[in-house]
Amino acid sequence: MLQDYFEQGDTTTLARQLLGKQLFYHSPAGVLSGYIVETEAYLGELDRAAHAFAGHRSPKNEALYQAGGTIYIYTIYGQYLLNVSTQPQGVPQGILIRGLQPHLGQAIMRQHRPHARTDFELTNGPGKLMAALGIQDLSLNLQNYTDSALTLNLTAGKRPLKIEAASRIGIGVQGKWQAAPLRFYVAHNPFVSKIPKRALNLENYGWQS
DNA sequence: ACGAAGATTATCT
DNA sequence: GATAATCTTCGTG
Repeated sequence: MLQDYFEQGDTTTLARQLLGKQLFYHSPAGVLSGYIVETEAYLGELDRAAHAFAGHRSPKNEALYQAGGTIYIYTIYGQYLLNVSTQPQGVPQGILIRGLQPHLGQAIMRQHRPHARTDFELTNGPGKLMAALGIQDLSLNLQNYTDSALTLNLTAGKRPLKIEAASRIGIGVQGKWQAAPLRFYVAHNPFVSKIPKRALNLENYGWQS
């Protein structure tokens, strides 16, 4: 069961395991899907960079406090960002999904992001992938990945040849929580945000065959 | 009604 | 790498 999956492991391990898993969105325009290629773990009350740091709780981050597998969507600078709540109800940890390799419905994603210069730029960032999916409101927030129009397939997907760990992006803190290697991505995959061009592998995109 | 916050993006150098 | 533009949500009055 999906809830158990997100409540049993530690959040850092779950963030790594999410790489290669398939995300589906049953959108009004048709089924859209992609493989997760980049994630970040946020470790709750102790994590200075987390929305739930020091137990901060409000309607905005309520989803983090709910059961594992709850959808957490919030906005920043007008962008919508997608997360999975981890750990049982009351433990406010989660995983941000930062990069997606399109699988089904790429043409529709292109319609949602007509100005993307390349197909890689359709979904190589947390705000970009939500725009590509066409999710531009909070109606899925606090729902879960089992019942709603957004689902995760945890039993199929691709296997990364190599997983890179790095510090998280865009967090406004200094010190150990800034430096902590809690960002994970599929090495050499072109849908990872801010990856150098020279690091790309356009033959296999970083997946096992 | 207003203001602040903010896990970004696009577009430069 | 730096910078400006960005806009929704929520807390306060």
